[in-house]
Amino acid sequence: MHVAKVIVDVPAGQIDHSFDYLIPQEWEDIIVPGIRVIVPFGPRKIQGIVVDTYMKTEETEFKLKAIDEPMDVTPVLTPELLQLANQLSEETLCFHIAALQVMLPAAMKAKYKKKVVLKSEPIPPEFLPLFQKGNIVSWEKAMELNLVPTLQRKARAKEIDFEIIYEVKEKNRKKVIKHVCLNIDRKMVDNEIDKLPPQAGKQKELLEILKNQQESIPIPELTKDYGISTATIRSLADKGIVKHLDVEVYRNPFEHKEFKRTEPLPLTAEQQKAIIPILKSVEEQSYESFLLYGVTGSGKTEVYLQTIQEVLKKGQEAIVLVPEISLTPQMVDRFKGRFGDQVAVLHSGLSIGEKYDEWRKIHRKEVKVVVGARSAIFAPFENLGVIIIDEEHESSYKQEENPKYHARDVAKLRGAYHQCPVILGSATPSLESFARAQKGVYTLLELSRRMNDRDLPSVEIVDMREELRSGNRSMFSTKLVELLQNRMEKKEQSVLFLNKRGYSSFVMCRDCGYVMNCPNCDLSMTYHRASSEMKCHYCDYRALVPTTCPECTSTYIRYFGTGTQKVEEEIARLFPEARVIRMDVDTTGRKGAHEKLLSAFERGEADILLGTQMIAKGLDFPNITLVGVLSADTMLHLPDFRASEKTFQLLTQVSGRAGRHEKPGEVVIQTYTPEHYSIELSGSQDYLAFYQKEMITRKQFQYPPFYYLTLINISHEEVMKAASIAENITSYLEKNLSSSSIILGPVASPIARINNRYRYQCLVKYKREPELTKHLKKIVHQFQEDKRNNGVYVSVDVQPYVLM
DNA sequence: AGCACGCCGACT
DNA sequence: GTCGGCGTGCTC
Repeated sequence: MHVAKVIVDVPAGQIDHSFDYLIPQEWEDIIVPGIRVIVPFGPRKIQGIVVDTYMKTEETEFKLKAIDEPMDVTPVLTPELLQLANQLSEETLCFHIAALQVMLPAAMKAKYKKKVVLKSEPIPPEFLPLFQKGNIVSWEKAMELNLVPTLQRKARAKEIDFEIIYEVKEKNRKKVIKHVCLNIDRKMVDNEIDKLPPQAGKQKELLEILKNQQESIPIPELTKDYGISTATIRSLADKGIVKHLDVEVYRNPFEHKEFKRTEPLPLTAEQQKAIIPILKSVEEQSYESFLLYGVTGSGKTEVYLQTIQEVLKKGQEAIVLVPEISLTPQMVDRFKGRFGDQVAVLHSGLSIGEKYDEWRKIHRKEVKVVVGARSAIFAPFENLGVIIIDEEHESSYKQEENPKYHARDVAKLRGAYHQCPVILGSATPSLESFARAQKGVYTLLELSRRMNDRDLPSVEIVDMREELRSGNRSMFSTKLVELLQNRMEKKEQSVLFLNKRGYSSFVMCRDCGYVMNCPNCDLSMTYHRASSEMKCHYCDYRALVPTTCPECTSTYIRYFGTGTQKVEEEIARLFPEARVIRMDVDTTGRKGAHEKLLSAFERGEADILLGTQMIAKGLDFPNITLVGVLSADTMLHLPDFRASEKTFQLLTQVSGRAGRHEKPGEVVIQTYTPEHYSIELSGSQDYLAFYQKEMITRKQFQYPPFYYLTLINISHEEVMKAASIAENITSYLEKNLSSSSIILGPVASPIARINNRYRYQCLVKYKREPELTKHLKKIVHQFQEDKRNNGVYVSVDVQPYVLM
C-alpha cells in the first residue's frame, strides 16, 4: 500500500509538518508528489499538497486515513519547487503550507463549505423554513435561522438524524464558452435540412454553417456574426441534431491588442561586450550571477531580449521579473513584440482568473517566457535557461507577508538548481548587489552610455529654503515655474513628481496642533476625499471628518498636504490654461485606468503629468523634456537605514524620464536639504560616488552589506507583556549568539501600536551566525506557544526591508 | 485554524 | 436536571 506525505492547508505551528495518508488503489498512478488532494482532517475535509510518497508495511496501515480524492491530474508543483518550498520555510521561518501556496496562483487556494444534511423523514415543521429547497443547506443558513442548537437537541433525542458535511471547493473554475456542434453524421445533414419545415429558415442556415465547419462554433459567434438566436439552436438541439458543448478558453487580458513584431536590434559595442559573458553562461549551462549596471536608457532590455532569444533557441525557458509598478503595457509590448505567443504575463492588475490562465499556460508548457512581478519567480518551468531581474534594487521584490522572501534570493536558488545565469539589472543597483559585484561574487557588466549617445538630462537642484527666504511660499520654485511656462509655450510635455510619503493628508487643528489619531493605532489618520472620511491605513478604522477640534473646540481645523490634489489646484492657479493629468491612488484605482491615463498623456492630451512613485518608472515618451521633483527629501528622514539609498535611486529614476529621445531634457529637484549627498549626487547622476559615500555610512553604523539583519517583532495587547517578552527574547539571543553579533533592543517599534496591540522589536546584526535559524525557531516556538504568554505574537523577518 | 470534548455556572 | 460559556487538546 502506498502512503503519501501531505502538507495540509492549516497555517498553525502545531500542524506545520507532513501528515501521512493512504493512497487508494485507484489513484495510485495519479497521486504523486506535487498533486493537490482532498484529505480528511479531524472531522473536516481540507486541501493538502502531496510532498512525498513511500511504501509502508501493514502494521501502521490501519492507523492511517486515506486520501479522499486528488484535485489535479498532473502535479502542480515540480520536485524542484517542492524542495524550494522546504528551503523557503526554513530560511524565512514560515509554515510549509505558506511556502507551497505562494508558488500557486490564488485561484488554486481551496474554499471550504460546511453543510447540514437532514437524513431523516419527515421534516419536522420547525425546520421547514430551513429545508425548503431540499435536505441539504449551508451551515451559514442554519446559523442565520438559529436552528443549529435545535437540530442538535432533536438529534440527541433521536427524533431526527442529521449530518454535517465538509466540502472543498476550488476558488476559481476554468472559463468555458458554450459551443454548438453537429450531433449527427456530417453526411446526414442535407437529409435533415430537407426534413425541416420550409419556415425553419434559420435552423437550415445553422445546419449549413455547421456542415461546412470541421469544428464546433462558439454560440456568441453564431448570434453576433450570423444572427442566429439561441432559440434556433435550442430547437435543433431538442431534435438531437446539434448539441451543446463547453470549450475551455483562456481569459485574454490582451484580447484587443495587436503586438507589432519586432526584430533584434543591432547591439552597441557596449551591449555586445555585456552580452558575451551572459551568452557564454547560457551556452555552457553554468550558474552565474551577473549584475548588469546600466544607466537609464542604456538599452538593458535589448540585452535581456537577445539573451532570451538564445535561451529559446536552446529549447529552454526564461523568467523575467519586473517591479509591479513598471509592469506597464510598454514593457509587456516589448516582450510580446519579440516573442509573441510564447510570453505569459503575470502581474497584480490581472484578475484571479486571468492569473490562473497565464499560470496554466506556463504549466502546460504553452509558453516559454514569463514576464511578471515578484511571484513570477515561482513559474513552474522545468528547463530554465535564464532568470532576469530588472530594476533589481526595487524593494517590491521583498514580500512583506509570509513567506517573507526576496525574489532575488529565490532566483539564485533556482539558478543554481537549473545551472543557468541570473541577471540582475539596474541603473542604481542596491548596495548589497554592487558590493557583491565588487567582491567578485557577481560578474559586473556595465552599460555606461545612453542609446544613441543621448546626454543625460541636466539636473538643477533648487534650495527651497532660499525660495522661502526670498518670499516664495508656494510649492513651486521660481525656476520650476519658469521652466514649466517655457514648456507650455514650446508645446513640450512636463512630468511633476511628488514623493508621496510625508505627504499623506491628515487633519490638524491650527489653534492647538491637535492631529486626529486612530484610537487603535499610534498613527495619524488619513483624509480620503473620495469617501470624505478619515481612515486608518493599518486597522481599517474610519471616522467622520471633524468640523471642530475635539481638544480646543476651535473651528480652525483643516486637512493638510493632500499631495497631488493640492498640487493640481496650485498648477491650475499658476497656469490656468494647462491641461493636467493626475495619477495617484484616486485616479488609477480602477482596472486599466493607469494605462488609459498614460496613453492619453502619450497622445499629447495633456501638458503636465502629475503623480507619485507610480510615474517614476517605465515612462518613455519623446515629448517629455522637463521633469520636476517637488520635494526630494520627504523620505530622507524616515527611520530607515536605506532612506538615502532609496532617495538617490528614486531621484535618479525620475530624472531618467526626461530627454530620452531627440529633444534634450531638463530636471529640477526641489529640496530643503540640498547638501545631503544622496540629493547632491543624484544631481550629477554619479552612482559610483554615491555608492562609495553610502558604503562608509553603512560600515560605520553596521548595516548591510557589512552586516546581515534579522528583525524580531513582538506584539501583545498589554504593553508590559510585550515589553517583557521582548526583553526575554533579547536576553536569550545575547546568551546564545556569538559575541561579534550586535543585538539592538528591545525597543518599542516606530509604530508603537497597531490594532490595539503594542509592538516591540529586536534587531540582530550579524556577519556569521550559522545557528541563527535554529535559535529563531526556538524563540518562535517558545515565546509564541507558551501558554503563559497567551495572546503574544512573535514574528521574524530575515533580511527585512521595512523596519517599522 | 477549526472543531469536539468536557467541566462549570445559570436557567426551565 | 439541561443549556451553553469557554479552556484544552488533537488533527495522519
